[in-house]
Amino acid sequence: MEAVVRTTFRVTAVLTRIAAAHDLSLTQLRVLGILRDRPSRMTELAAFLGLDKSTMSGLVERAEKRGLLIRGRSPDDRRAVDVALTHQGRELVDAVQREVYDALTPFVGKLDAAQRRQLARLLNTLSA
Amino acid sequence: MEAVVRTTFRVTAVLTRIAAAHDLSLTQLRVLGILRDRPSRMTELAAFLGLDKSTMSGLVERAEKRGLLIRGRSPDDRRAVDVALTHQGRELVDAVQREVYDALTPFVGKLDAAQRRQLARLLNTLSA
DNA sequence: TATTGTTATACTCTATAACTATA
DNA sequence: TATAGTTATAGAGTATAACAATA
Repeated sequence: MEAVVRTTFRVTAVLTRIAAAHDLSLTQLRVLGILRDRPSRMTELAAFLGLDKSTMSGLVERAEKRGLLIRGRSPDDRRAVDVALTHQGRELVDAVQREVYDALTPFVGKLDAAQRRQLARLLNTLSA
Repeated sequence: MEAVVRTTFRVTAVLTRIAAAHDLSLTQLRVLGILRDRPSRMTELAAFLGLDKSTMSGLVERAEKRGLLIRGRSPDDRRAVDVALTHQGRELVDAVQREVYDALTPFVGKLDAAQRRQLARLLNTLSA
């Protein structure tokens, strides 16, 4: 339990540092990460991140100004706004992910292959 | 690797929610957590959290106003400021820790005792 | 000169409340 | 009426730069 919390802070520090090196907050990075899988609506993003919709408006607006994503009224429901990554946004999130994985490799590298599989299995059970 | 990052976000959400229920940010909670072990100086806190010293001034000032900690010039080095928990601060951080552990129990409870030991061992190796 | 900390400033993150537009 | 989103506002978190006090 204590080890879980300690590791959480440790990993968060890595993520925060790398995101900041690209002028991204951890939250902005997560927004890009969600959109990497598929476009989403504002409400969907807010729910996933546990943030208010007004907070999402600000986050998305700043990211849009930087050219990382685009938003537009949904044709299905004209109240709704669809948000999607731009090419630039996708490249940025891909680059950040590579850096994150590179940064975590020294840690994960302390485990042998069998231990890594074991850890993944345990964590998947945990956060299933 | 991916499981580590996902679990990190999951645990962070739990920590953030419980801290917020006590009007604490995650950072404030970490400040209290550090001071729980021992009093510290401003610079030490900032270094540990990876924050600028000016950021620490604000964090500590707000926590002091709430009566959670006290600060005072160090007798050893009169430039330095020692920060320590108040009784109220200690009770708060203890209460929050209990809630955090309670909230994580359902997750960790998905593992049997042997798996929990195994997980702790792997995470300790990881973030050693 | 170097270190410790605070303050002024500016920007981001965040929630609440009030609002508009659509369903 | 209810839902989706924006805007106005206020407060916290954050860093940079300039400063004061001490070493």
